[in-house]
Amino acid sequence: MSKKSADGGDAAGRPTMKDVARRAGVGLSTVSRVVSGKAGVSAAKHAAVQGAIDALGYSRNDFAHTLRTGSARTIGLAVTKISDPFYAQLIEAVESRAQERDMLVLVSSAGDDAVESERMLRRMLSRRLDGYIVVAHEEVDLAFLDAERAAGTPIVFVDRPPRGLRADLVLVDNERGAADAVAHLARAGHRSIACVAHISGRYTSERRQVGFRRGAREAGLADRPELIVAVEDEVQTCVEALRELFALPDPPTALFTTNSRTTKAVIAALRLMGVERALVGFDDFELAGLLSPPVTTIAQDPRTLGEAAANLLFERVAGLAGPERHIVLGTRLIARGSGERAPHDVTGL
Amino acid sequence: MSKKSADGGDAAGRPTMKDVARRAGVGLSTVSRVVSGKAGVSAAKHAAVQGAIDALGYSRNDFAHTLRTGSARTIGLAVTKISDPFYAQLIEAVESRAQERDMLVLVSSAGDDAVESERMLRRMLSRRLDGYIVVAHEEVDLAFLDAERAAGTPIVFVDRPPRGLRADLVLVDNERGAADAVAHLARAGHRSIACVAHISGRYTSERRQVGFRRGAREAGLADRPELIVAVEDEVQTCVEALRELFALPDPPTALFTTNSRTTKAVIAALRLMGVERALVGFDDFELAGLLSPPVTTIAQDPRTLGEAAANLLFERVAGLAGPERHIVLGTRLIARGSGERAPHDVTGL
DNA sequence: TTGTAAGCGTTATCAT
DNA sequence: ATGATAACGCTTACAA
Repeated sequence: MSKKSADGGDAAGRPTMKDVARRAGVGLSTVSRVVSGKAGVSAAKHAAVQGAIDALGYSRNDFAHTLRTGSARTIGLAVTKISDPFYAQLIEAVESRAQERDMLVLVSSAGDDAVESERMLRRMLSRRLDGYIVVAHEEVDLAFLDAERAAGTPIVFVDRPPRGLRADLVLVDNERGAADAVAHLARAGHRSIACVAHISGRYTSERRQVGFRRGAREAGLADRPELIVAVEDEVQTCVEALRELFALPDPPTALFTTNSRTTKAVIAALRLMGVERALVGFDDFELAGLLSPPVTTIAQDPRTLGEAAANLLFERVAGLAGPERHIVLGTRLIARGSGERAPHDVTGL
Repeated sequence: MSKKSADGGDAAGRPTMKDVARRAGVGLSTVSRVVSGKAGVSAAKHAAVQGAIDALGYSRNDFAHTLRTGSARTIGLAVTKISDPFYAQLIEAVESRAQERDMLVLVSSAGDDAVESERMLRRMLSRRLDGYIVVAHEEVDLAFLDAERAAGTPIVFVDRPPRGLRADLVLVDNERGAADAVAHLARAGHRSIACVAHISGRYTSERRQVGFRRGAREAGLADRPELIVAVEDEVQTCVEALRELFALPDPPTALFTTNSRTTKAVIAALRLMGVERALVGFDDFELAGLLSPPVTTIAQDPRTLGEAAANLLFERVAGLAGPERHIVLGTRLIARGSGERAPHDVTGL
């Protein structure tokens, strides 16, 4: 009951190695050896220790263990928004890889605020985990991470390159994916294609816009900057943006959206306007195939992304040296009909 | 460079409090006081210490801190499937609440396997975190958690009651929600309503089936057990189940599904069969309003659930004693048209 | 106000 | 093979 009674235990009353040792009638180091699964313990003592452990319900204090050994058996994972299905899947993939190695994952949502995002990262870093996977906020100068990396902690960035830092990075070929989308639409006969670009996450948005223009060029379409509009992934903004696009001379018969949040917002906007248009969206999403018309997407698999990042991180944790690696994964076009719809099929407006 | 050089630092070369103390020309405890923001340090020494901290890039070793103080400033969160949008939102809510308290969250996916699930939990427990929020696998006897609770660690269960344990619990009124769904359909004139129940997560499925029957009774409908079928949330199984339902004498003109995964699978199945039916699904989901017809749902807000659980947990962490609490949250029917569709409107088949 | 010293529960070193 | 004993980096009496 009291804080320091003869029956041992830590502050919360949990048994410690000392208690186990006393009960088993052995020395502290023998218990440590058994608990850590090290060799060099006689069968008899081993049994005695194991018996005491079971009887006492002992389990090792991981903090003391970590303090001593330096390995937390934990990695940190920072994303911008946990509930975004894309990141949720990425998290799941990383967590599953970590589990295989008997490690745990500390996740955190950095959110949209740059200042908050930096505070988050610093908070995670002070935990001295074995490594970090981070989807960084683009406005935060991450140079402060260099101290951590200098201490030997590996950090792998995902989805976009870190600002102010050269580091391991895993992302998809945004340009190629976007160009593929345009090619798909052009193949269906579209000659006037608009790009509705998300405003958050500048890097991916810009890469995909570049890809969009490259795709247009490759398809022999005129370069028409007025066909590229930026929106917040919010329905009303999209309605306005679309109205302007449709009011253009030679208005777009097809749309390319640069991420799934925007794709969904654009679909909602089109519904609201009572319009139907051919549409290809970057990022696949659940139910894309159940909408009418089903939505063609450029899929980048968040699981694959997460696995690649985790694999690289664990290699680094295991001691892999060498220069930073940039892993670029391909995208996959999932044709579902919304893009094949020929220009003259288009109804409405 | 070497492991134990005169310039100090820990094994990884990071400066420790000792280094800061030496550089600032003060004692160890003064540094500790400054770092912990404690009062009783002269302005001069405070400045000296702060200067040394900045110069050295010192940050506190949280493991040592935790070992000493006993508080990890971290909670554990175990769910069955991180990528399920429902849990993803719950996680986000919990993480956000934790952030407010300067705490971090260790998440883990227990998965569908009972054995793996128990191992997961034990692994988290060995971390001695400040508290845990868990969506428990129903087949795991959680009596082993009692030792942890005896040590004073609060555990709050979410979504379903733990097996073999009396504990804090946060969930929704599953019965009432399901009954509401039936009432809504009955109000639209449906007299033959089927319940497509998910097979995973027995507890919620059963409560919602009970609610379904209660709703039918309250609406003055006959109790027809053959109208309740259990499915895996997989399209083909749903197709078969639906075929059987529709082959019944007096076949259902409306469907109630017991969770979102099942709702989606049933929608896909209906599409595949070229059939349309009035439908109300338990659990709201993204794009429910953009499907045709839009899907009416019984929404249980995962964020609210997560917040309630987090609030309760943090109260416990702060020392709240007293008997276990059961918090039951209400559900909300979101009418989107799919339920109002009158029986005679039904097309197809 | 400040510093010294004794732990926190482990693991690692070194005798035995 | 085994057991003292000294760290690990920090907090906290207790002295000064």
